[in-house]
Amino acid sequence: MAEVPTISMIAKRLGVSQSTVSRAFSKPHLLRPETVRRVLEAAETLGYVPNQVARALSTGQSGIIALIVPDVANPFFPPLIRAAQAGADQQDFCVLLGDSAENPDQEARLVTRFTPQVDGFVLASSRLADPVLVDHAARKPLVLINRDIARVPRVLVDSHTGVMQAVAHLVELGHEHIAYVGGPVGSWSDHQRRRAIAAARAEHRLTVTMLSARPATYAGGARTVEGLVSSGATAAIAFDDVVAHGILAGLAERGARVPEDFSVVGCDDVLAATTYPPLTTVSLRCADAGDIAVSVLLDLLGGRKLGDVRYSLDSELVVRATTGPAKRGRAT
Amino acid sequence: MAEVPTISMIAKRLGVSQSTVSRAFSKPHLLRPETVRRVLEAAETLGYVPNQVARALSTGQSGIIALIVPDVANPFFPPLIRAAQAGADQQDFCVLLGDSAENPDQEARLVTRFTPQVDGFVLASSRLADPVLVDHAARKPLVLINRDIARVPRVLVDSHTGVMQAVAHLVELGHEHIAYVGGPVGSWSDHQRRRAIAAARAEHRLTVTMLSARPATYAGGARTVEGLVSSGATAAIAFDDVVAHGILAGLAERGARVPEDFSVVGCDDVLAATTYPPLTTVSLRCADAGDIAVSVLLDLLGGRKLGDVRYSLDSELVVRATTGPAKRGRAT
DNA sequence: TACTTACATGCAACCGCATGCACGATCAAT
DNA sequence: ATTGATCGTGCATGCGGTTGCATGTAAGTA
Repeated sequence: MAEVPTISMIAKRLGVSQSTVSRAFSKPHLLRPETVRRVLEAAETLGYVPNQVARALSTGQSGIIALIVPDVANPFFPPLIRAAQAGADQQDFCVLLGDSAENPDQEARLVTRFTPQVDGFVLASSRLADPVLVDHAARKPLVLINRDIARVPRVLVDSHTGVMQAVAHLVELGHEHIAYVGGPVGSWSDHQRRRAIAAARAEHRLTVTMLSARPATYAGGARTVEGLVSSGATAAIAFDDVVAHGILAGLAERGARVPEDFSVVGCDDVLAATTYPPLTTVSLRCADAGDIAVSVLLDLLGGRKLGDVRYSLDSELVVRATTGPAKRGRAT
Repeated sequence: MAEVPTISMIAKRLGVSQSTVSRAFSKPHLLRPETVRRVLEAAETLGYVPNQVARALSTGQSGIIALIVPDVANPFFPPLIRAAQAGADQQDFCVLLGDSAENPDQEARLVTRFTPQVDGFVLASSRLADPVLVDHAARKPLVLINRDIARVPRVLVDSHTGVMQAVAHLVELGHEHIAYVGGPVGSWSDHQRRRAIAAARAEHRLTVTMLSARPATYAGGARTVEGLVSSGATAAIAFDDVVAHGILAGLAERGARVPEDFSVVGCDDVLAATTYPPLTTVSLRCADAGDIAVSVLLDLLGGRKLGDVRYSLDSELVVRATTGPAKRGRAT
């Protein structure tokens, strides 16, 4: 493998100093256009490309941002990741991806390990404690997704509106007893959805049963069905689409038809958009969250002072085929 | 923002030289265990982490590998990405993620941009031309996933066995005319599945209709249903689970029941594992592919000479609920 | 005891680029 | 013509580690 050309090789070849070559790339306006041209030309013929690593060491800017998520394979994140990467790429930044496996210690490890080599962080659904996050935000630009901490820039994928709409939709269909099948403990999203359910209950005349899928997966969702049915509810709003599908499976196993006997509403709308049966679900702007988080982070890196940043991305119910009129009497 | 601790701060604090601190991390066997302990302890309390960028500059090794996929949000990739990241992390490598948006030019751009700052590449389902890949492989360690190019290290997620099993399964159920609903043109996976179908046809007495979902998505899958049904086939094997779900949707729209009227087999088993109805599908080892690709790459970086590396990960059919006995006469 | 030997540590020179400062040249204004 | 700006470029230093070599020290040998 041939020698990689460096700045000094070009400098020598042209009889100028290294600084001149360097400036030709980073601050061309300081040089005579003619000089810039000569340098670039020489660089071209030698196949020179500025070494990002060296540049990073001397400027302290790596051009890399870190994105840490609890689980890459959770359907909520891929669109977010993709959008984040695209947004970063557009401004010539690269994305270092970390998967914390839902584990705070692992997440802390990743943050520590990434810190010296990235310009900033996007932490999605962080499992870290508030003070820890505040602390990190103090030493390195940091944007949170789905964590609401004052004075730390954050983007919230707000399911409130959508969940309220879901409840209203079910009430309209005649449901008088619904259940919420929650997700991971300590999850900001779950907490938020519970509050939305509570708010909705106050507005309508209905009974609400609060349950939890443990774990918040397909299998966990299926397992809640027993409690779901025995509670007397005729409809369920699930923490996310995966849990909703689990509920669908559990229901089918008991011979209950959807939506004739029981209605199911999901949350996320990423799985729901590409699976059959078409799931009625709360559509979340998860891709937008990634995009916005990155753009806020890059603004921060650009030195813009932004005050207390708090984006809240609204949601909406998408009615498809898993909700229908309440059945008289109990399901099953 | 607090000062980030450097090697020299620890050195001063302990009254040792920078070299000693450096070696405590990179070559601890050269130091007295007691010294190593002291250094690590001091590092711990100061929160020191070796700066990878500086290390990269002097060693020429960044500790970063690039992983480029055509579409992060395609269900096939997230498990692969997660496994790759975990594998890299385990050996203290970070993963720079790129999404090429199925676009060869974009992929080429990413490769160029990443090249100076990564130690090697994993390219999953690359859309680049063979010679281009061979070329890149010559200048930087590179492992391919789902591209079979001689002398370039590669990991193939082999659906052959699983597809053969799927056909056999359908034949056993009495199907005499099946269809394959293919995916993206130029896709190695699609090509491979077509060959498996052809091979299977030779072994059984059956009619096969070859179709394509354009694009290879949920909607594209749904659109193929018309051709599917009019072809006279009673079962379909889809390029992937997403297309399979699309077919499910298209079938339902025409009032065809699954599996009573029509059988559907997917491919991937990532979506299928978390959705209802339980899809009969060819289970692929996509996570293993990520894991293995990274470990091969790291072996390469470790200087091991491996010869012509070609991993082929076998697949198997997982029978669930979308396949059943052939219906006499035509569907619908 | 003197001398080798192996081991533990320090010194200093990089790695490739960025950048503050100094310097000479050019040019306008007085 | 002299002076003060302005502009283009070079010099030298530093970013935070790594590493070959030198040095010092303790253990081993005769």
